[in-house]
Amino acid sequence: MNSIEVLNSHNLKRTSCREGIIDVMLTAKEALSENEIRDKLLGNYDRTTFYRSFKTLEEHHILHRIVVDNLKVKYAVNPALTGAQAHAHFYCKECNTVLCLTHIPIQNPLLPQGYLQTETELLIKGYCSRCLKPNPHHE
Amino acid sequence: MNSIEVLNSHNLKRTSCREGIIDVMLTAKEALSENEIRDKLLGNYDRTTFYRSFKTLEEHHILHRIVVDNLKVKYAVNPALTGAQAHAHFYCKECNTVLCLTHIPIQNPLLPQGYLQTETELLIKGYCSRCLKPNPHHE
DNA sequence: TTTACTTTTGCAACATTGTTGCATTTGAAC
DNA sequence: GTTCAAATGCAACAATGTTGCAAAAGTAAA
Repeated sequence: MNSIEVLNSHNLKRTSCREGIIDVMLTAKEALSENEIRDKLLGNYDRTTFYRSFKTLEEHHILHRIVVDNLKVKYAVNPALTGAQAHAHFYCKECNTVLCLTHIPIQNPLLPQGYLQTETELLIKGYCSRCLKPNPHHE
Repeated sequence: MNSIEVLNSHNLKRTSCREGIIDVMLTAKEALSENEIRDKLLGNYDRTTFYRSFKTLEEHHILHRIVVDNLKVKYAVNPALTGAQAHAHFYCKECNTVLCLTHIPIQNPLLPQGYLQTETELLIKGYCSRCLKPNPHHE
């Protein structure tokens, strides 16, 4: 799957910004922030364009947004895009990386009567194995 | 339990800002944002003072912070203050209220080897019963 | 290929929350 | 009351979110 297929299948115009973001995200091994994505892109785009691109890609369920903390936002490819399940995320407070914990699925919560669930976020915070090692490689 | 007891038991100076925040939070039925707390306070405090008060109260595990979305932060009394367990939160996207779901405890996650968990957040988003009713009272 | 129209982009401006430095004020211990 | 550490208010700035509008780009049709 490539960015052209993704955009076409969602009836979205193929712009270099959108293609670049999707290409980066499809090969990313972890969730990336706006700036991390910008650094991996060839073109130079205005922040507003980025913002609107993310918004569009989110609305079409291509990317999903993980709010690690206030003012710390990461993006990842929506698991639904590849048929995967919603899952928990791990945030390392030392190296600021976000890992998808695909082995921890998100269960349907038992809500009070009359309540409707639309999304659930399960965020586990702590320190990853690399940062806990004697000689950690902090980024 | 009142604000004076809370501050004394944590060896914190009794300032009117801290007392006011704690008094508001002890009687709050739901998690409140910075502005919602400010509106319920008598005194007038600088944003920085608020920020530092919340930080101090969080560090002493008196309050805890619920990040609903980027730029949407709510505070609630730490369940540990009354011996309660960590629990999930429900966020209504219509009326912006955050409800503590004390009946949904947060379980210990099974992390990859070498990972250390320090906090876990389980946030369920959707619409509350009031907003789903035929004549909802939106705030 | 050129034209025409819709959508996207870049720029400017501003909102919210977080954060620090520093001088002044306040709390509380004596 | 005096004294000193801690908290406050103010100013300034950072990151992310958001909108309006004119210019540019994508796409479909002629």
